[in-house]
Amino acid sequence: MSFTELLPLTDVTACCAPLTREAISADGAEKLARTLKAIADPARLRLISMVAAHDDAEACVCDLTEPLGLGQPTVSHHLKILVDAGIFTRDKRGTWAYYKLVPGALDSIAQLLITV
Amino acid sequence: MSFTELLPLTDVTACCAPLTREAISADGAEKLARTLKAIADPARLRLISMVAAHDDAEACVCDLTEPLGLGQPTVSHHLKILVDAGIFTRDKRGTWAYYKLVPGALDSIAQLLITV
DNA sequence: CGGCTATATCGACACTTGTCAATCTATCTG
DNA sequence: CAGATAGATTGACAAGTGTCGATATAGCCG
Repeated sequence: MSFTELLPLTDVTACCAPLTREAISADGAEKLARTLKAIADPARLRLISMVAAHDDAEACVCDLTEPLGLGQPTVSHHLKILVDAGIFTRDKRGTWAYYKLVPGALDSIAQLLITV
Repeated sequence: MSFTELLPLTDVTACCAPLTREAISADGAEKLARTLKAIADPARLRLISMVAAHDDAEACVCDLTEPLGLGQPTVSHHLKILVDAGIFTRDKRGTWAYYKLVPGALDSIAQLLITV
């Protein structure tokens, strides 16, 4: 996996240029693809869904490991990808790490896909 | 690549259950992930963008190969993935194959991502 | 028919990715 | 401090993916 650089979501969604409006640049395509790749995985989609549906819309790793049916290192791995992609925030409180959806992050991505 | 089965877009977008509304099923996550994976590639994002921006919103392989900077087999390969995912339609007229965006396909995907 | 042109398919190869077991780090608690 | 617990990191490995060159297929035209 290439975690060489973070994905500043603001770069991807930097306002108002839907994919189908005009030809996207090679650079823009690369950035958008990296963000979409972060979401395009069954485990990560379920993580997003589970965190959003959880109380207070946040959850710690221990809440997610068992219902997801994957090992703790694997879940940590997926969560890191989502944080790096700007989808989740990570908030360590005591021994636990709480993950939460970044407000508007998914919507920003969705905006780039709409055709109208 | 696994082209074992097509991705009926209607299954994925089968109405009204945004990702963050409630916990998604493992099966739903799998399907949505497959659709997103089809889009989550720089070359394919550019293909979508280029086709949408082209005259009549359709283009043949020969229109796309050179500006994309990839070989013809590779472009055909990517186009097949997009057709299988229900993003493009393929219309063979004479020697040429014309690809076109399926109306509403991207919007259906975007709908599943919105948080509101 | 025979050659030309546009696409598709196949086989191969390097690179990426998802997963796990083992280990490390940090924090809480006695 | 010692032990326990939550989570991150590392290393390894199988499976998946993007790309290409070579080849096959199919439609046009002389």
